[in-house]
Amino acid sequence: MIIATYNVNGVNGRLPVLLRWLQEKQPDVVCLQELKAPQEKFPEKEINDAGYHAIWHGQKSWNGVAILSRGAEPQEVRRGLPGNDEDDQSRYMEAIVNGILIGCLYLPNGNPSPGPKFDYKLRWFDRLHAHADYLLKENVPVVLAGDYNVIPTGLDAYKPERWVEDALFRPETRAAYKSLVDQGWIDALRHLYPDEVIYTFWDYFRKAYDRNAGLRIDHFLLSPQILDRLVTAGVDKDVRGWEKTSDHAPVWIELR
DNA sequence: ATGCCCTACTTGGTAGGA
Repeated sequence: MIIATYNVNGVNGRLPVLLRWLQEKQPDVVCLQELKAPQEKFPEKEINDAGYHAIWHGQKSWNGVAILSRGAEPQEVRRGLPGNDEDDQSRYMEAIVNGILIGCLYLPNGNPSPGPKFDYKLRWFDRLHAHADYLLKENVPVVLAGDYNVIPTGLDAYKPERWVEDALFRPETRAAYKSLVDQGWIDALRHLYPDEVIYTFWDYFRKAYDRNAGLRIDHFLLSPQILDRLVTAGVDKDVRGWEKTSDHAPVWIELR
C-alpha cells in the first residue's frame, strides 16, 4: 500500500501533471496541499475518472487540502485543525482509509519572520501539538502527511546557513518540529534513511532543480502502531522535472 | 540586498509562496 503526499501548487493548473503521476504511480492514498481553488472548483470528475475517490477542503486563491483514495472511500473524520474556531484557512483534514487514520496538513509558511505570519505559524504548531498528542493517545495507526514548511535539520537544506533567519529553519521552527516528533512520532523518511540527503522541494528560482538546490519540507510522521508496516519510502524527484510542474515533488511511503 | 519563477485573480499588476 502506497501513501503519498504532494503539494501541487494549484490543483487546476497542475491537473495534467497530477493525472499523469497518478496514472504512472498508482498510489493508494494521496494527500494534496495547496489546491488554490475554492470548494466548487475542485476537479472532482477528472480525479474520479482517474480511479480515485476524493474529499477536499478548498479555499479561494490560497491553501486547500484533499485526500484521495482508490478502492475504499475515505471516511472523513474532521476538517480544520481543532483549537481555534476563528482560523478559516484550509490547512488540515483527516480521514480513515483502510483502517489507517490519515491526517493531511499544510502548515503555514511563516515568512517574513519575525512578524504576524511567523506568530501564526507557531500558534498553528501549538494546535498541531495538542491534536497530535490526542491522536497518539488513541493508540491507533496514524499517518500525518503533508507540507510542514519545516527544514528539520541542516542535512535537509542545500545551504543551511542561508536559511537560519527563514521561517522554515529558525530555531523556534526546528524546536517545534522536534518537540512534535518527540511526542512519539517517527519521521518515516529519516527513520529509513538517517544519513541520506533527501529533498522534496526545489525553488522555481535560480535553476534550483538543475543545481539540486533543494529542501526537505514534506514529511510523513507515523504513530508507533504503524511503524512495523513501513517497508520503504521515496521522493518522485523526476516529476519535479516535468513541464508545468509544481515546485514540490510527490513523496511516498510503502506499507505492508 | 534584490531578483530570479510561478500561482490565482478584480486579467494587469498584486500578493503569496519558501
